[in-house]
Amino acid sequence: MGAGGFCPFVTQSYRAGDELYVEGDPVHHVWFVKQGTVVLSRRRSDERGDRVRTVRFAGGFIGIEALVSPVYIDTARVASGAVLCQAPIQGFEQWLGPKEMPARTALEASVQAMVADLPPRAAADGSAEQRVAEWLTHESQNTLQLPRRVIADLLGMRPETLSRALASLAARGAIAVTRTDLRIMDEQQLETIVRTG
Amino acid sequence: MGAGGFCPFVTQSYRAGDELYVEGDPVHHVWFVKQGTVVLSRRRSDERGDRVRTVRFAGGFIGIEALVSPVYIDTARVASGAVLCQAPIQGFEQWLGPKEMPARTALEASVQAMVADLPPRAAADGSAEQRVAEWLTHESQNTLQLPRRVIADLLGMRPETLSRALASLAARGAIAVTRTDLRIMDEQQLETIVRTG
DNA sequence: CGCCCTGTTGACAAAGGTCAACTAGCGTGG
DNA sequence: CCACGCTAGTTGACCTTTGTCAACAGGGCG
Repeated sequence: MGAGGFCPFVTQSYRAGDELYVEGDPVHHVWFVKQGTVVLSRRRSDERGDRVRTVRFAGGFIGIEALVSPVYIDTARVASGAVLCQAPIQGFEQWLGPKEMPARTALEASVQAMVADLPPRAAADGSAEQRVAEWLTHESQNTLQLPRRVIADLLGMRPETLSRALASLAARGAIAVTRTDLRIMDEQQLETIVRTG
Repeated sequence: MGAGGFCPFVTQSYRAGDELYVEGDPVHHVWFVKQGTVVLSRRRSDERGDRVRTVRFAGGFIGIEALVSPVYIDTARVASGAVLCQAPIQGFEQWLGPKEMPARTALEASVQAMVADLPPRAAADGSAEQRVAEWLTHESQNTLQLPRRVIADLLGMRPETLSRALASLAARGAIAVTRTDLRIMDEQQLETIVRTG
């Protein structure tokens, strides 16, 4: 029961394979898992089908990225028979209570962090060069000034491999690197490299 | 300001390299980042130093796993000069408001999911066999019945590689596998394999 | 000015991905 | 109820990628 004792959730049964939403869809609902398992997967950078990212069990929320993102960040599929409670975003937000409430602030920060952590970091997907290109296009702004050794960790590779990948991207003219500087020269080409290698 | 208008946070400046807490420490405080960057890292399974997992910027919370875990799940270090607000757990919980509040429920579920998602999945760390061993010891209970292809995704490897890793673990007597069944025979040995390969 | 640390480059080894062939369950339809 | 065919999983051979180890170079700081 939320503020004012109203509950926006509707309980419903699902069958294995049912798709709640697809990555990139505009957000519309949030679910709570009462029973069963829901599998969350994300597209591979090179469009060779999905890759399961994680699994949610009873007690978990699905699609909670709706709080901070205009679109869903994964595709959600019911793994086996499941019982879920569904609420439209607006009802969900109302249920949560006022935006200024501390718990809600913390929730949004936490979800924001979850969303931000995902994209390229999640796990090895694509070659080192592709991962570096993705990082450069999508989230290098904040992390560009961090030591290379740290960047390498974030991207799940060795410093040597990062160094080689950067050198290769530089050779292709997509970026300009020195050991103290890193500038993007051709965003377009980086995008291409992310997709095709 | 939390319930009753009280604020448990104390603002403080930190210098690059300052350590807020170490992975495994009993939780004691939660921080909010006002300015600067904090780096979160986790031990490698084979104890060869840390690996940076993610980075938090202004607006993020640090150590929020305190809500659902008795110990910190990473080591937090200030990357460059930073201004943080620190609150003891108890004050933080009080600030959040009553446990039954929807926003708080959602927050805890979200943090719980964050914590659960991390351990072995985070990124390639250790050999395929080590990652499988870790998965078997720490979180196979819930996911054991999922298709192998999904498990492979979660562990960041190909189904073929998972199959080989399982075969190898079976050859060493740590588990028993058929294509429909999977049982742990020697938990002890699995733990050893996680650490030493 | 020199030392130290971080990052770069090269040569090599090994882990895992890829492709292909094969097998065991399982469901479906005759 | 059995046989067939489909799919998930396994195994083998090969090859690419990345990790490893070592040597080296550039920058920053004392």
